[in-house]
Amino acid sequence: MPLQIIQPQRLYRQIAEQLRSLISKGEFAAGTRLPAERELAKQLGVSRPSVREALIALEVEKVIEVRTGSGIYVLKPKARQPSRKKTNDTVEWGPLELMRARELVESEVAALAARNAKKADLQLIGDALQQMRDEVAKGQIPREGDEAFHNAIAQACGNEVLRDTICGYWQARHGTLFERLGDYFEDQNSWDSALIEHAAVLEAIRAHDAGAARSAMQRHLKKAHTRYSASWRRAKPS
Amino acid sequence: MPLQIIQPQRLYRQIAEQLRSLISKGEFAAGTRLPAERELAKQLGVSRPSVREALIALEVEKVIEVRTGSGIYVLKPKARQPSRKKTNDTVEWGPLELMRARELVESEVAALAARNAKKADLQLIGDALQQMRDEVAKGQIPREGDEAFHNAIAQACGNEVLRDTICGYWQARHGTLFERLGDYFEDQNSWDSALIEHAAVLEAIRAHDAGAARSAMQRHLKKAHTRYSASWRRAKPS
DNA sequence: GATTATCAATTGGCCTGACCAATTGTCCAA
DNA sequence: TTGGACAATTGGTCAGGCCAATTGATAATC
Repeated sequence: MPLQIIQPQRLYRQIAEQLRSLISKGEFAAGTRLPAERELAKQLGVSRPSVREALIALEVEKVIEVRTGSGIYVLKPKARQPSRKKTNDTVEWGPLELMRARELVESEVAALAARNAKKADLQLIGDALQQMRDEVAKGQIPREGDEAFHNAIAQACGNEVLRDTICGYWQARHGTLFERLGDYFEDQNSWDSALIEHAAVLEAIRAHDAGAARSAMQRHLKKAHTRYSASWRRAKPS
Repeated sequence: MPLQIIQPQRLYRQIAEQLRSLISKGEFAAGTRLPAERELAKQLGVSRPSVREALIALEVEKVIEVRTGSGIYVLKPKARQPSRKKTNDTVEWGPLELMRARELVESEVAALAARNAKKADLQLIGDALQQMRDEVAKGQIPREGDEAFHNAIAQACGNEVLRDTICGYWQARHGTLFERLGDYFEDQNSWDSALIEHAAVLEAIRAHDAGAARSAMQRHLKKAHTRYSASWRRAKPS
């Protein structure tokens, strides 16, 4: 039984996560100024160096900009590489709609993966699951592990078209609509459940049981949809 | 005269840049340990907090990994994106692979359409089918009618993400690989069969019978796959 | 009155020094 | 050989301080 390695969450990451959440939630709009470092330190109950470290992390990720002597400013999320064409795939998909689509596509892909997965594929899926476990254990939001898991399954299905389709879905998650209402509102319990659901999917694929893999993935995404829409309502009580 | 905007390089950026350079230059190989923070501070002639800020910047960029009580380790540069193209419509998909993907996705979409189709949607699907009939009757290859039919169903399913996905699949058919080996090899009999299969799909959707719609679409695409691969072999007897 | 110079408060940039906690290697005892 | 205690090393965090850049208000000047 693979025990979860418990790792202390470093302070600057907690601070950065909280600030990022506040920004994405609209508490601090783009262009506005955040409280001063000293003020943040006081309000968060930490020292100024820790706040600075968090700010540097966010600065590297191009979430904020620090101007000497002036203050800390929220950047517009368009700092991404604007490489998309103006074809119809540039439209912004709604998060819940995307979840529904994934429910349909990815469950079938999981079934296909159960039939076609090679040993190396299983290894990759397992690695991704472990990475996600680690991230959750560290108290982080398992962004990378989650994406890696689903991508690994898409890879395992052996069909490049489907793989690209799912890759495109994940890429959409990095778009602006998700900037504010992304996974940030999922709490620890949600991720624990997601881990269990993921494990079930992996087991089914490992057993080459296509039907089980399909229903496991379907169940996972259905629940994820529920969790997601709950957090959506929580964040947008309008 | 546009003078060079001199912006004071913040210390942590200079340090990070220097370290990154040393790493990429092979001075510190992947997996090895960097000097301790205090040591780096002494050698660089800066304070430890500044070194820490630089390390956090590199950590966010996944260049290094900091392990409490142990040290600072150089990460393998595999953290980069797995060489995905951003615009998914630039990727060339194989025709047969695309058919398989459509089989999976479109059958589910048809089922969804059966549940959600409005009167207007049914009208559009019917129109597309009629257009295809006309084209076949004229001895043409029913390119437009065929595409319109599938797009109309995708539209009827009510999910924009799925609609765009299928749209993207059809767009791929206009790529170079399909120019020479496209539907051109399908003969008259094939199109007659396709018409019948299409009609079955429409009937199922009209009856709001999701299961029937799914299997009808699946049957259609499976047969299309067969016809397609047959013509492929005929065209490419290598 | 409009413009310009000045100044002080605010804010980030950086440093010193310190203490705590996790890790890791060492050495001794069973 | 094995197991554990111990100490050195290393990162994690904090407190407080000084300097430099920014900024807005005030005062001086035209």
